[in-house]
Amino acid sequence: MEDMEALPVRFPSRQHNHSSCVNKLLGDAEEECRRQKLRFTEHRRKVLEIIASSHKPLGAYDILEQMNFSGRRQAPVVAYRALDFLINLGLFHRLNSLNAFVACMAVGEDHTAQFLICRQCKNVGELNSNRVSERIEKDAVEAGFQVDQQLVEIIGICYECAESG
Amino acid sequence: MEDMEALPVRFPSRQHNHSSCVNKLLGDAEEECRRQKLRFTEHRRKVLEIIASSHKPLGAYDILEQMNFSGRRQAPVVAYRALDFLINLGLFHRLNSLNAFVACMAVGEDHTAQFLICRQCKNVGELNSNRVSERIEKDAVEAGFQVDQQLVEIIGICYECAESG
DNA sequence: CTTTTAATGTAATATCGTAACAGTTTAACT
DNA sequence: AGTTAAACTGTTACGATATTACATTAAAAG
Repeated sequence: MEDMEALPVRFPSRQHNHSSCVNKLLGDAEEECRRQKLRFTEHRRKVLEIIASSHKPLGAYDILEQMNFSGRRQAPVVAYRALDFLINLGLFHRLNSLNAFVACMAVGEDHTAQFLICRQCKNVGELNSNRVSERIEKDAVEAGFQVDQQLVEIIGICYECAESG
Repeated sequence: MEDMEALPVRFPSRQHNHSSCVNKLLGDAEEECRRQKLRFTEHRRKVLEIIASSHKPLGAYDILEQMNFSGRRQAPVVAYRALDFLINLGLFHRLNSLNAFVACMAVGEDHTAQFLICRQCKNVGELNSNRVSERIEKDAVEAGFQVDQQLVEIIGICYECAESG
């Protein structure tokens, strides 16, 4: 008998309102920083706003371009530092197949991130199926391998792109 | 009831003899090139030998360094061209999380490559579990996503490293 | 109010990967 | 064989991604 729990489907729809994502993430970031006594600085807030305003993955240099507060161009390391920080906080993910970053859609929900990358609209969702991560864990253990981290990126076509041809 | 088929465990052991890997891959390459009327040139043979002599992933520039036949340093594009060719032939894989390349351990066996990356000895094996790929496929479809390609990289500790502490 | 830790500014450089284009080799076809 | 088309190579230049190092400043902890 198969496990029938519902999957937490997370793919951004077209009429999706980004500002609520931004606000949610900002709240989570502030709370988490308070809890861990870390500083939620200007750069970090800015990077968070930039990423959370899009469900398309952004490269570090794309982000950098949008960080010109004062007309002044920042050094790459500025973006990378903020990104590292936010990834460690569990607010962002890095997509290895794209060298790019997206906001987490399931902050706080302890999950193995499994990404759904639409190669048409470029949006990225999260599958986050426990069945998948457990299957990987079991089969790896059976093969004598002790798993620390799973990186799963699934490339294809999202339902909206499939419908609209 | 669960699917009980045995997994094809593929992780290189320490007393593993690389020369048989090289020979097997060379044979596969030559056969496949004959079949597809492609040319198995000097560069391609050399890159294949370099990669197949190690189960540790190598970066394109590592490979390049070992390509100095004539003392002459090759341009990066030379390595990338040969790598692309061999990947298209199904003889190599690219590991996104490492920007590196490994020889395929299951040439011709139509599989979704799932990599086991030991973060201690740096060797890379392949899990290639149909149960995993089917689980991913099913759950993605259930989430309304049409899968074209799966990228699965599993990071942890291999059995030999676990045993030897 | 001083000590320590965290974060920033800045420059330089390392690493990874591709574009463009001219020239050469090989295979296929009269 | 001679011609043509396709695949492959050589070479230069460049683009894209990411890190190191070190001096300075800001904030928190004692």
